[in-house]
Amino acid sequence: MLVPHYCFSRDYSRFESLFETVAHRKVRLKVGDRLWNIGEPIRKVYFIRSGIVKTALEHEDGFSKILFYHSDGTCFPGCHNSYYQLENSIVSEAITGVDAWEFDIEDFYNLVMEDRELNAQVLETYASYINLFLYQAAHQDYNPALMKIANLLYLFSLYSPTGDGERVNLSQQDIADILAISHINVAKNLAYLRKEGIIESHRKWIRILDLDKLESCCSVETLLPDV
Amino acid sequence: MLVPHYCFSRDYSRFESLFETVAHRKVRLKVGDRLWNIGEPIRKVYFIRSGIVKTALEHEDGFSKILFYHSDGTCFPGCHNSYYQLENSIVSEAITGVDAWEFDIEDFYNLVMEDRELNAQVLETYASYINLFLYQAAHQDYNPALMKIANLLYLFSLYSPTGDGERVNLSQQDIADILAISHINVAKNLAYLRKEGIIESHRKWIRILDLDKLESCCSVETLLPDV
DNA sequence: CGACTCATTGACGTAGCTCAAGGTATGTGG
DNA sequence: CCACATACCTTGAGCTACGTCAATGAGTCG
Repeated sequence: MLVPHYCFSRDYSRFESLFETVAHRKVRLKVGDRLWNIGEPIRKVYFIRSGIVKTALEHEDGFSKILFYHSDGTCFPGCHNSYYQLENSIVSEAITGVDAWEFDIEDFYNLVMEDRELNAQVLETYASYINLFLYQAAHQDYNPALMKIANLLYLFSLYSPTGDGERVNLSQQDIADILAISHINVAKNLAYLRKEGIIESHRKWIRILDLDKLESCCSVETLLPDV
Repeated sequence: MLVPHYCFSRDYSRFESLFETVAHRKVRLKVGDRLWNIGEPIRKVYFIRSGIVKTALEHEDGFSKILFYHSDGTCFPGCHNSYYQLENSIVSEAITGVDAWEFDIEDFYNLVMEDRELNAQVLETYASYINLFLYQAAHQDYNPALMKIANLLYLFSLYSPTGDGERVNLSQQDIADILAISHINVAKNLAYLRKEGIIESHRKWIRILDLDKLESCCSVETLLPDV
């Protein structure tokens, strides 16, 4: 049973030797580098070997909505053929140093069509994106800000890119940009969670002190069922 | 260039003869029948031959968020293997009489893995779901209710299941359930659009009188670019 | 050490919520 | 075919969560 995750990693690791057999360019990104420029069609696929990439949708009037994070062992962005208007607003940038292999989308697409296991993985990954966005559009939307934040912290603590579930490496602005709420609203709700002894807030990261109490602020659809 | 669509149809029509070669059960649904019962795992895939199915996510406390509509020539719900918590809350029901072919998910999955063109179509359809939910989670979220409604009417008029772009067959409660806003808020904004001469509102449907003026209420990410 | 960026807190306005009451199509049974 | 019930739609009143604006504090970096 799976819950939504914002951070993708290692779902393509087992294809590394397969990817090696295909034409690619080894790329090295510095913090702040983008995978492509805004407005230009997306013609490449990346297999991330190390580092973290943040992907966001930039709104016409300055808003930025963070969509997800990709780190080692995953592929991004995908390999369908349709061209969606919305893709023009999507921005992916390295938030750490990143090592990746860059494929032409056609080459990657051909590989997917030839390798059944890779093909199945692409479907699973797409399903995972669908689940995440569905969660946000259909569920998270109804919740008050405090619950949204608790849900987010809980999910990040489950699927942490660093592996340390207690430590959530997000700034308050990041949280605001993921949840599409104001950073002031984030600060005020974090103040409440702090007062309750559930978290400790720091510059650019948050420590979860009491996961049980945090869970009690979450919605049931977010929590993993007890086993 | 594609914009989001809420209504899916005919994207699998060309596979009809292929589907005929695979074991399936012909099913006939009456208005209100559900494709599966809530809470039970989804083990079937449907190829809809006629009629319309509405799919919604039922919220724990009585809310219902309409996700999309599927009509003739499309397949639903899909064929990945992961099992997501959220799937338990998804409900699909016939809103007209429906004729469909029902496949076991394993049979359908095998077919997808064997037929490259079908496989590619599944990817495209998944991409389309991603685009729709992305649109809602990342873009529509930021807009005021009037703009959300205008966007929705515009998109429904572009991709109408009936083919008549002027007539949008949605009740005000449907609109509320798609946009996750209250039906009262819908009524008030429709009153404004009515006053401006942009629409006529009826019981369970809306006529678009002035598409140009409607477009001026939409967000640029929603509109198809001029050609 | 100064110049950032990030975090905290208060004051205040407003979009959209709920509650409530009434109006108008549609369907059903006597 | 009319009476009645049942949606669906409309409009108003009042509340509140969350947004913006503003000012200050607290880490971090060149």
